[in-house]
Amino acid sequence: MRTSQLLLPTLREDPGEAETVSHRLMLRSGLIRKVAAGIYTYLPLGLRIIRKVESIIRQEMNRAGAQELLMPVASPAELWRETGRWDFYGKELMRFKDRHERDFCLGPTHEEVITDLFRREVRSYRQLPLNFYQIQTKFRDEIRPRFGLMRGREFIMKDAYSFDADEAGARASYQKMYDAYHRIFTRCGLTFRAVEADTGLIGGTSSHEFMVLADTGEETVVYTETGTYAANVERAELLPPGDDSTEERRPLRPVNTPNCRTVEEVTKFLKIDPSRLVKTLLYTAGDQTVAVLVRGDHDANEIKIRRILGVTEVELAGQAVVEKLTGAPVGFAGPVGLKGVRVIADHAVKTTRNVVVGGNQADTHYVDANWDRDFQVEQFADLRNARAGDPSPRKDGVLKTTKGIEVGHVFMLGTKYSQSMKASFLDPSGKECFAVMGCYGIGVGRTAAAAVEQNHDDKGIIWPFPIAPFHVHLLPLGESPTVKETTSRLYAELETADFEVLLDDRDERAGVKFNDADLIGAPYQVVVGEKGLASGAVEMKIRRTGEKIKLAPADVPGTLLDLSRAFRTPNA
RNA sequence: CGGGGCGUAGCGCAGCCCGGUAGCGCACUGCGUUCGGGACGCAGGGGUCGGAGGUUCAAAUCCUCUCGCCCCGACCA
Repeated sequence: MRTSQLLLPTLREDPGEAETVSHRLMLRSGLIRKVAAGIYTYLPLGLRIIRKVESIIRQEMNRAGAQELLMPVASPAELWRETGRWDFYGKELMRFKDRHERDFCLGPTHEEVITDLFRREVRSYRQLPLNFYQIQTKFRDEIRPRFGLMRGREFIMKDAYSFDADEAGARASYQKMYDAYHRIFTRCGLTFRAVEADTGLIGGTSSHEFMVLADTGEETVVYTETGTYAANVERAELLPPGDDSTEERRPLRPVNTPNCRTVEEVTKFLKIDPSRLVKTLLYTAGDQTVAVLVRGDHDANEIKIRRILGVTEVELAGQAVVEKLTGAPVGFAGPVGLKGVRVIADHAVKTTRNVVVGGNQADTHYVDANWDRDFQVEQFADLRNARAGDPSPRKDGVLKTTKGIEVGHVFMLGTKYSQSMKASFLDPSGKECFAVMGCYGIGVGRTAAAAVEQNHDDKGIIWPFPIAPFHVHLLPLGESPTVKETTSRLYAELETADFEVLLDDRDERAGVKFNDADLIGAPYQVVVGEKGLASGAVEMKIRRTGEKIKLAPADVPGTLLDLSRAFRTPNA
């Protein structure tokens, strides 16, 4: 491909709208352009990358025995009403009406549609297992789209759905996808980690997220050094700590804490460590209000709270509710003498003696409160976020934290969808059974963006060979006949050798070409200039290392074949 | 949805407080010189200052409303 035939609008300056590395570089290198918040056009170069990622996914899905199909973007509300998700999915589901006022949505995911297909077309256990996948545009009206392709409202996703006759079969299907995901992300040149995760809106029994490790990641991952445990913080379980405190229980007493509302204010005022304070968080879930007690140095985990309460949504109570229940302004809620609400507490509250709690009265706290004496707790549970230094739930050491980008997610769904939609088959004994399902997603654009996050320097992107838009960037300098002749011969030879070559045939100065080449990030650059040719050489630069090699033009294809061999044999 | 910020030429920005001829850099067009890490000279083109309403002799600037976008929090591939 010649630059002159390609819309490749590189930018010299960082666009104001972009903050993160991948967003900035994808805009600057002319891969994407924004149409609306979270909605992008893939320019020719960007689309090449998307297609590369897709093709790796396609190969590995096919290899794992999944079959490709394509479902519609638009789907009728009836299917979604069957599973209850027409209401449950909320505002994130993009809805519209057709000319007959019938409700439709733009698919954010396709469990309903695929399960509908299954129940219509599959009758017998003999047809199982089945695994279908598609690569398709999804719509989710995200609360906050951001970071370019990282979190869009319209995005390309590979989604796969497995159907098995039983749990064991489903586990095997899950494992196949899990293994395929490992191969996919490895081939995309990513450093990643599979972690235990929450199942969120998709539901199901268990799941793993594939996290690309990057500082700009939106997710926090906890893991142990030994590598036997890794989980999303929102999921990571914490075991109840042992109670080895020998501290004497001191008598409860109220103290005056003028204007001290936050943990920081109270602990500073009383000159105590935040771990000696227990905060009382009032959550509303539907029409009930619950007091959740968490130590001052810990963060409450709403997912865990939702799970304990068996509800799908909790929200911190508003000022009015707090004042009504505690009789005090926000900031002074406490469990002592608190009436009319369930009180649940994190495990750590149980083993901490003589704590500070809110006094349910303005400017008042209690010190030396003890749960077994001064207030009632209905249930102790794991209600907080794990943090670095906490013991691993596998008892294999201490947790560490890192940031990650979720590029893939695999779920064991069980029979959640097959039951609600009556997707059944007959087993060998003629009994009707519900299919046991799994579902498996990969964000295609997000994978590309994650690759940029992990592979760049201050000059631009450094594409991993398998997903690079071009393998070789050919840079002729000047217009002399020898340069032109050598360039076109190299171009032809490299294409013959199966390299994708981008030829910068613009009439630009050397510096402009070099800088654009570094920005665009093809793994190899070949510079053809008169200076080099005078001594019979062209110069090859390896983008990642910056290493420059002088070569006779005839040796270029062979050398590049040697250098890239490892990346060209995908199944190695 | 709550909190913060921004909309002025294709891009990055100044001008706005204190109303008075719309500016800078890059990019773009033409000519010339230059040509291995973002050249230089000369001459050009391009903006209803996000939109609507108001105040005023006069509005990019002040006021009201609105739309869009970015960043921080609750969702997710």
